[in-house]
Amino acid sequence: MPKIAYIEKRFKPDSLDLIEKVNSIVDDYERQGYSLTLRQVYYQLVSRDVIPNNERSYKNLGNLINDGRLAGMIDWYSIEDRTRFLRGIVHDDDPEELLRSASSGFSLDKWENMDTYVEFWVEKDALVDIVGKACHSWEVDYFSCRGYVSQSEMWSAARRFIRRNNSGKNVVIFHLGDHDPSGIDMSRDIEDRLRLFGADITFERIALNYGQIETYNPPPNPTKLSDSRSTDYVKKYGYECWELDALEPSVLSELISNHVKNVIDLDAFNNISEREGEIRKQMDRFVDTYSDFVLNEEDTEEMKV
DNA sequence: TAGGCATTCTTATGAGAAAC
DNA sequence: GTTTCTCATAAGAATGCCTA
Repeated sequence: MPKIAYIEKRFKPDSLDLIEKVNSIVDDYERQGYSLTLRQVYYQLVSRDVIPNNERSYKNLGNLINDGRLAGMIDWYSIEDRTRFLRGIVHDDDPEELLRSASSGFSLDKWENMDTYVEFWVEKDALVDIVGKACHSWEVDYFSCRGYVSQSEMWSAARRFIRRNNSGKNVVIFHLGDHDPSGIDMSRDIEDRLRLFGADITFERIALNYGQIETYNPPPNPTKLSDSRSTDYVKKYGYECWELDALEPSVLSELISNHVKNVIDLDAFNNISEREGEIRKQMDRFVDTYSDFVLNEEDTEEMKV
């Protein structure tokens, strides 16, 4: 993994110590197959009580990680920006490779014959990687809300769910969010607006709930009293709130799997998986004949000449 | 209805403190 | 006195809720 230095920098002992902790978190996640965003590293440090949870602290960490990377002390691949990427056209140079990738990418809807349709919605983009990996193995769709969901996306989702309703399916939405005034309110908001737009859904907030806080004991943060939703929250839970990020990836992954297992029809899932495998084999056999097909075409052309 | 503040994410710049 | 480092502020975009 590349730690490339572009500038020289002499960090103070405290900063060196923090860089070491950042690298330790990054290594830990990498071993489990996850990459991190700056925001995610920040929440990990907050949840481990290394730095305070406030805007100033986040900005300082951003500056330190930036300098740490430029000074060659933090891997350039360790933190990713998921909001900016190159758009363009993907080019191919080998038709046979393209046909092979079409075969390996062929996927039937394993939930097609079930009476339930499931989606997992997560409040923050920082956790979409973890949620995505867990959902991928069950072939369940997932969605990163990025705070309050935009009206455009909420309406699109409702239309998607109405189509599922019309084909006789129960739509189940599992939501994961922070345990803070806005995070709790976002669950209510999602359910309310989807219903307003006519979707018939079963909605369940599966994290972060108070029982999980008691079980896993994540470090608390002070509730932001400037948040206009704080009054009701404080009445119910007091002056402490908790980040969803504080739960270990393995805990989140297991939580998602357990909720899928509660609603999935495994026989239906496995039957379609088998059918998918057979179709892929047929496609592979077809691709195997591609080079012979090309040679025949060339021979025909030569004979015409 | 407008204003204030909340969520998501990252980068640029400048002031002040500390080290040499 | 100069250099280096830390910390604070601001910016950008889209959307939400609450209160006066």
